[in-house]
Amino acid sequence: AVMILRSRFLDARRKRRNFSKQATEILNEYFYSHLSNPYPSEEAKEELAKKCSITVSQVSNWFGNKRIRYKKNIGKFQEEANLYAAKTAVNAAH
Amino acid sequence: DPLQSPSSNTCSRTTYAEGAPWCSSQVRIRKKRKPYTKPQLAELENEFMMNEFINRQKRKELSNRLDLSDQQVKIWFQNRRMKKKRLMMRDQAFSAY
DNA sequence: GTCATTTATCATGC
DNA sequence: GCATGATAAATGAC
Repeated sequence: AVMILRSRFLDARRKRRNFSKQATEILNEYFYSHLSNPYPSEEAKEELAKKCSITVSQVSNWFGNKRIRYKKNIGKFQEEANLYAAKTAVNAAH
Repeated sequence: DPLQSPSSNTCSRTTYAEGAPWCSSQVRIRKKRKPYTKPQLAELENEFMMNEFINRQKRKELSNRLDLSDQQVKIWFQNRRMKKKRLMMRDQAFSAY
């Protein structure tokens, strides 16, 4: 039983699961509020990982995928960008 | 060598480009990533089992046999060592439970 | 040499 | 059927 869990843990690719809504929210907030330089430091990654309840490797994967997919088709993410830009603006006002 | 340029710089033309300079042209021409075949990987993995660090001699004969460049074999071993480290870290993380 | 990346591809979720 | 997370080639910093 332990070995089965272990093998599933080791082969994360085969058992991919989407992140929680809150986790994606946190990651997107960071991404769009650092759009000029969306490269979180190691410390920032650890903090994001803790907040999102995921590993630092998963944070790195998320930012890697986000950066490439964003720049490949900015238009597709424009609505999302505006959404989080407004959100951070509201947060800053408070 | 068939090279491919990052033709679409959709990024630098948009209004968001100014706020995202990281997005602008990745500069250099990059070789397209081509997955290796199953036999190629089998031999590479087998050699990696023998020794994780390959010398020039074996690297040359391997690259000839597998129809890969010397550099590709070198890079594969580097990436393979990183993969091993990742798996070991993951295994260790699991063992904590 | 390591290692954080970029990019394409893979495997899965829905 | 694409969106998404993880992995496999390839590059570059150091």
